Amino acid sequence: MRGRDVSVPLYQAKAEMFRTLGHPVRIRVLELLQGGPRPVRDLLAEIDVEASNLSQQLAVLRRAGIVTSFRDGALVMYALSTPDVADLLAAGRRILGAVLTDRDGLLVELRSQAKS
Amino acid sequence: MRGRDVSVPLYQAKAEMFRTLGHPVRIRVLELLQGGPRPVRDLLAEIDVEASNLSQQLAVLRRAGIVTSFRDGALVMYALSTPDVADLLAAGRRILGAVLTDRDGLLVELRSQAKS
DNA sequence: TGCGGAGTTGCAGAAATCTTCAAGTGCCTT
DNA sequence: AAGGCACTTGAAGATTTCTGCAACTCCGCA
Repeated sequence: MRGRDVSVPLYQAKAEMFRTLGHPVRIRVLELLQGGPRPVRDLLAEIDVEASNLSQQLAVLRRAGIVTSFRDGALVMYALSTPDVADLLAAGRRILGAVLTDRDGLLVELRSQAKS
Repeated sequence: MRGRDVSVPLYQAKAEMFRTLGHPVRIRVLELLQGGPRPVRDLLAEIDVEASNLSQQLAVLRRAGIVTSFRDGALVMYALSTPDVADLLAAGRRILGAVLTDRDGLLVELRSQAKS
């Protein structure tokens, strides 16, 4: 009775959550932010994508409430809005491992970097 | 050197994984399958979607390697390919909780069903 | 005040997803 | 072998998401 659209079913909200993570650039951003807040310019330096594109992807994450941003002088900083995100990425990694087992070279890469 | 396309970066595989979960019907299927293997007809009875549409979504999950299927007489059964999927859904639930806090009624619904 | 660096926003064309319809396969029952 | 239930597949139009360009805002500095 309080918020916006009470009729949005829970499973749809969940789907939107996952869909938000379903983009390479957005995944990379989240992985980088796991190490703490970072300015856009840093992300830009590591991700190889156009500035406007990165901004669009950051906006998607912001709208979903997964990251927050604030200005620090001339720079704009981004940070995870909750550390729980790390769990999600970790769980994703585990499934990927299970699924890719003996199904091409990614597995090797996966094992060799407990991070990323 | 073995599998299909070694050049597919890991973070892209991750993004695809999450994107696969980014659909309401697919989320529901996975939630239902957490209780064990089920025939399509059961899923169909609980999900309110056309048979052909459900089939398409099941195919997406199958291609991603998240579920497996096998025939049992006249029925086709589906099952999670790995129990790790439950962790992923649980992690998603946690983030949703964190993100939605004091941001509309879904929170209430979320708390009241540790399942789903 | 005028510049340049740092990001964001609006858009439009391109690409990927969804949804549904029609047709097809498999298996069981009679 | 005929019929019917249980699903899957193929295709096409509708919708959503991506990407890159151009224009714009905000801040710090000369």
